[in-house]
Amino acid sequence: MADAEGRRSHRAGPAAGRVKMAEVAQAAGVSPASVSRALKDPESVSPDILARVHAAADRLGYSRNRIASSMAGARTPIIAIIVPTLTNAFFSRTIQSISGKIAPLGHQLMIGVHEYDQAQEESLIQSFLDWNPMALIVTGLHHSRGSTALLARAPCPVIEMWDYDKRPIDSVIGCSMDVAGRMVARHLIQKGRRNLIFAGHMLDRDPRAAARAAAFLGEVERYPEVTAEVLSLEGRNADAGYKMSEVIRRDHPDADGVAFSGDLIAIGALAGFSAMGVRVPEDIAVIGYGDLDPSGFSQPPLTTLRPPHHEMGAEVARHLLARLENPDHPSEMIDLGFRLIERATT
Amino acid sequence: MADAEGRRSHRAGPAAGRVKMAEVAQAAGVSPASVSRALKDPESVSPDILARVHAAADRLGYSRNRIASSMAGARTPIIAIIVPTLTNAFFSRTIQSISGKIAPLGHQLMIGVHEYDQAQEESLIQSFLDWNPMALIVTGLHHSRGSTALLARAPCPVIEMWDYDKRPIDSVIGCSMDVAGRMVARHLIQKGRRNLIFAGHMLDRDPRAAARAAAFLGEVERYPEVTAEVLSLEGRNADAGYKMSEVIRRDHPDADGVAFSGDLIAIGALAGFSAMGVRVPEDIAVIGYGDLDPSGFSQPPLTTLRPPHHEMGAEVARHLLARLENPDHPSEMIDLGFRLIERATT
DNA sequence: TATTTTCTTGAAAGCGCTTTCTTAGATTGC
DNA sequence: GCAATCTAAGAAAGCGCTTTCAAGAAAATA
Repeated sequence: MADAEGRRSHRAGPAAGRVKMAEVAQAAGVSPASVSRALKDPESVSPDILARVHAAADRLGYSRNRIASSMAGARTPIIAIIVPTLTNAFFSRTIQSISGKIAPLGHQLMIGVHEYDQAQEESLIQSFLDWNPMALIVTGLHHSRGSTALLARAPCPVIEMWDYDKRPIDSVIGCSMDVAGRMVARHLIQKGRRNLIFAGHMLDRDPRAAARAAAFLGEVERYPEVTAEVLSLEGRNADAGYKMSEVIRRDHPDADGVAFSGDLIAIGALAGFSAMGVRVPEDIAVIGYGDLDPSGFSQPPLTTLRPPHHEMGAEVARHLLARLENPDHPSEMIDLGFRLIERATT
Repeated sequence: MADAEGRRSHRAGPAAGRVKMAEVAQAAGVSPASVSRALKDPESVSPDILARVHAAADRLGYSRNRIASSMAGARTPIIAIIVPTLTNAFFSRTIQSISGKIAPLGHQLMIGVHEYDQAQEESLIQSFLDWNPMALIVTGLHHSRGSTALLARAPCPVIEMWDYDKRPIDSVIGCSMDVAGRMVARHLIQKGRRNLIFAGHMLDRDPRAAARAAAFLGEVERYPEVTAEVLSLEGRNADAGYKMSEVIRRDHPDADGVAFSGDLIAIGALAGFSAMGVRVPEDIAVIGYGDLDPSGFSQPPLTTLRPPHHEMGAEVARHLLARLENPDHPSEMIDLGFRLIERATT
């Protein structure tokens, strides 16, 4: 019999060989319960035990198995966050800022990327929920029916970020795509432009960009003398913007103002216009969206709408922490607004 | 007695109220063991049971508690990844690419950001290990002593990425910083430049940038007629680059070639030179590092060294999957190399 | 000194699954 | 037709912690 010859490992997993709490308890001459208490709530234990436990734990190189800990306790210190992409500085910056705030508190960030695919988003939500996270952060207010249902009955706070217009499931922290689209249109119109274009990428998949385009059109309708059209292109980087400028030049030669759905495209387009000898802003005004790092250093420097980059992460983290600390903390709806950064392209 | 009046919840956690496997088993009229088998290894049960279990699970809206599952089984389907920042497109792109490959297999990505702080990196490694991840991916080959020790005895594959020179702890997939620094120096020298500058940011904290700077200097030493100096500045975006150009102009008026440690700084500097009337590349040649999205669209388009952006994520994911599938899969050392993208600034 | 109250500590019962181990039933061989 | 072999399903033992509960010791009150 295997048992007769001592301990027999049930099976060998990654945890095999790790020091466990019982060993620390034995080494310290106390019960496992005391080790648990000493490690998690030092106040609740006598100084003598505290010292012995720490000594033993240090000597043995013990560190708590989070899985077991989550299993036994009711809470899993995981914050799940779902974004469309990490390629966009908006989201990666937000995540970084959240991460910086919660890591010191012992929470872990679990990240999911759905690449603007609603079905993928839904399956991410599902699998994240299976981890019993302490909170779930998703991007935007538009989700599939399934996702919405899942989020609605999630047993933890749900924060929707980077949007504002629709009613949230729980909390929403972001900025209004409708306002964004209108601000951009109004700016171009104020600059005297009359033949406008909204040039976006993947408007069929990115609901927030689509909402901005719709609002852009909606705003223009209030000015009978102004026309506007929405163009959508493939890809979503500076290359695509370059090509876009050629399309605009060719198919819309009388356009005198373009709003791009992102700064990177705008920067590519600026290079394209320059190569074709189209003068910006004399011949055509250009406005972007995002105010990315390089946007102020394009030639000419790009006018753009700056979403609340920094506030976003900070506010989400703040709200998150408040709700984790106090389960009765109410949901919130926070509109962080925009700032129009006027530089040389309009 | 509470027990007398039926089930009593030990305590109410986030999992409270969730359907559990036992309920599915009861609804399907089978044992919990069969439910577990039906869900995880459909082949191992009869079609009849399989069908009943699935029907019951669907009806009850059951989904497996991953924490409990990880606790009971030996494996936790978590891939932990630690990067210095998410703000840098290198890392966020790599993460996105890994995420895309592993999510369909049911693994979760846990992300940690240490912001170029070794102590923080160490504590991230420690806490990630506490989750029993299936693999740990870290950035670079330079870690604190503590981190190195932790990684060396990690019970899972450890992949170091985005570097190559030093000996890895386990596997390394990346590109050589030494090669990068030398390629950049050589390019400038080949273009006839003799008074070189390596302008970096946070060289004291970013060991990879520091390694490139050192290699740059090392290469220059082989050319007696060439001089070189390393400058380090605060911040790390286009703004800083703009200011840097002024510093270079003022303190090193005879410099005729600059290598920036990142494209964003280079782009800022390009704007700065242009504003000061310094002609690029006539008066001074500029080369960047990174080949970011906007780099090809600066004015003039930036010459830069392109690290293996895309291959990096793909290779890490491939290697990861191979090792997860087959625990005996050997460690690998993969050097992905660079490509010099010559555009107009040199 | 006797009695109540407070504080520490240990024993033990799970948390919700997975995985042996075991047994009952179906299949096959001689 | 009965023993030997195989298969499918259930029983039960944990995985490593946390937390309740109970008991004993110490402190406070009478």
